[in-house]
Amino acid sequence: MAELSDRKRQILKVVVEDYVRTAEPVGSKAIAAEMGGSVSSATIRNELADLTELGYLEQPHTSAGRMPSPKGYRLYVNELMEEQRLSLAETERINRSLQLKMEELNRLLTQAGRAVSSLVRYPAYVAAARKSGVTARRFELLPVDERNCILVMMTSDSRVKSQLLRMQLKLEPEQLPAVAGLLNGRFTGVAPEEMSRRLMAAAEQTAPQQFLLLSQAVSYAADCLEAAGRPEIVTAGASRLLKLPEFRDADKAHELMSFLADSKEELPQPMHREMEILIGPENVKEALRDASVVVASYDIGDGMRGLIGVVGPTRMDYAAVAARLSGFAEGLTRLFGNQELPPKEEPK
Amino acid sequence: MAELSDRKRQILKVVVEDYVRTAEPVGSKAIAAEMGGSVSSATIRNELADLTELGYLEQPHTSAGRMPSPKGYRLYVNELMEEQRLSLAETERINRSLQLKMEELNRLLTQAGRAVSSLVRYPAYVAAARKSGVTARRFELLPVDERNCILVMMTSDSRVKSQLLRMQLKLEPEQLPAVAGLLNGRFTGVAPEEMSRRLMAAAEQTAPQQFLLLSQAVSYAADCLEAAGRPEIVTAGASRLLKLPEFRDADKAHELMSFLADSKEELPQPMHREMEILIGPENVKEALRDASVVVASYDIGDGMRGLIGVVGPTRMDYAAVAARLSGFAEGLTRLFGNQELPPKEEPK
DNA sequence: CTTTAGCACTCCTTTTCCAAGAGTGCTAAA
DNA sequence: TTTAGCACTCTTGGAAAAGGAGTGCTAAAG
Repeated sequence: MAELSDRKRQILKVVVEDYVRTAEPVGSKAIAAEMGGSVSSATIRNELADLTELGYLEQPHTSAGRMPSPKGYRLYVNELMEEQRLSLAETERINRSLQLKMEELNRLLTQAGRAVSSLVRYPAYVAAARKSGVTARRFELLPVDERNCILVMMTSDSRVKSQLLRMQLKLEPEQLPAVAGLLNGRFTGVAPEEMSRRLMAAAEQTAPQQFLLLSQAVSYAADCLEAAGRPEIVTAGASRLLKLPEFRDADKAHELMSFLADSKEELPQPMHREMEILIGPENVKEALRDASVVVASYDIGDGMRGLIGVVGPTRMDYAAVAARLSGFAEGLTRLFGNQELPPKEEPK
Repeated sequence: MAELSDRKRQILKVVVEDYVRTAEPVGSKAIAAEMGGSVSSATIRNELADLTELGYLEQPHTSAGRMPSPKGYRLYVNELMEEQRLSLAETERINRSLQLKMEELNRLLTQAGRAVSSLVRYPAYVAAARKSGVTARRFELLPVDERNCILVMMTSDSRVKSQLLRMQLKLEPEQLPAVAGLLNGRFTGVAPEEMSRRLMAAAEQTAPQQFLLLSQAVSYAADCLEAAGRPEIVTAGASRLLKLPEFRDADKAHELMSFLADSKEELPQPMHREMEILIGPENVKEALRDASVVVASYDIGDGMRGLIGVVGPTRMDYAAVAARLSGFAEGLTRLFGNQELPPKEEPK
């Protein structure tokens, strides 16, 4: 793969940027004009032929303009694309959209997804990578009345879940500490599957009334811990696809949209780098094969990372999307950072 | 509005059902055939002319077949439609799809939505009507370490929320009961807005370290209670719209899909009857004007009702959708009923 | 009075054809 | 190596034509 001449590279850049803007194949004349008339369209045509030969450009048919191939986009993204600086106003806007009370994680993700999507005008997705291997750290049972009590569980990653438990059998309040003791003694620090096993084991050694409550508590806890392992992904703005000319065809749109709705889990989740761009066929998933994905990761704390990504046509404004996504990623990192700060700024 | 002759009614019925199946205007010949050849197509034509005159049918243009007008659908739904019995297999399937562990309410709704949508092949939405006027019934503060404690709140509708609170100032464990006492004494049984007011009032009378914690707790509690008042609505299967001929037009599809995504709260939520059918222009919301909505309500317990609905083209198979929806509504009612049963089947 | 066959007529849909336009690839000259 | 010129290709849009489905009306039959 030989080096491309400077002029070829510039031409490729113009083609990509023009095509991104107009969604129409771009012709030699337009390119010549855009390059300031320093060369004629005929020269451009020669170069275009070369670039096509080399696989950077494609032609829908003879006598149409050229459009970038995935390989062309790739070169553009890797070498030609200029880092886009966000305007102050836009940075502002990103930060404002993150300035919400940190309610439930879920709501935050939804918000962030919507904000990204509306900013870049493509569908977006957000994931808070959750740690697998989360275990229970401590249990607490609070009496309510003789038939109900509240289970509180604190997890190894310092989150809290609680649930009202209805007891089949009346239980004296005095018995609660005993059950709580069992929970704390045998069910902390272990994986959900192991919890079920230990529950079996405890069956014989425990008084029946206590065991009934114990098993309710354990199965709720196991459910929660397991759910904490599954990453939660939310998507937003999927219907924006319909505004794009490449998805005017209802079948294409349907394929991608139902993928976004039903198989979010399979959206690219590369954690290696700050930002990853997957162009068309570089995607493994069939449904994404003629779409592109730009995804950035952000820091959640605890060395954990979340993801925030955008799905669009291969003809995507990569520079703009990338800039905005990293803006968001920074914002989110800061947000989570602040959350963690208080307990750390101790040495005053 | 005079009575329609039996034959006219039958013809209308045939037109609706044919049109629902094929999405093509139906002609006199087809109708004659479907009615068993007892009358000729010419007769049918006369009747069709009458029905059109009366506003039950429409013609896209002079020499096309007829299709039902909203008024026609309405008559069909009110009088002509036969209650469709679900096959055993289908009832089975509905119940199976609801046979999941009652995890979080949210997950249940999502599941139910998907199940409905896949069964009727139209987009669906589900809402668990939440009670407004929920208040806190009891608070509990559990110590974790000197900087953290857990707030547990039990609400007036017997649900439990909890949250880890990080304290800006170190607080001796002995002080927690005092704060908990304040919470239970002044912040139970009142609306969120009132809570903030009382928090103000408490500012002066409380030790600063305690107040800091108190205000964190109160604002979290107020947020939760307020969120409990907002009904949560989930949609599913929106992309199915794209499979329907009436939404091949990307603009139309976009309008409705973004409505479903961004304005779910404005989907019809009539609570009056078991089931409600809104046909085309009967919908108030602009975006639903050329769609139809079928919505059923189910019993959550506490005299509260939830909703489960389907959105589709005016040309919807009302009979099939209605049957399946009421199947689901029953299933959900039973599900919630069972949940409530244990504490009630007391007198054994 | 109702039903039916027959037929002219309307209007949509599809196909076909043509002209225009955009853009290329090649050649030959600068 | 670049450029002008030109023939050629292929799409696009529109007009015209052919085909078809279905109606509405009329007149006759039940």
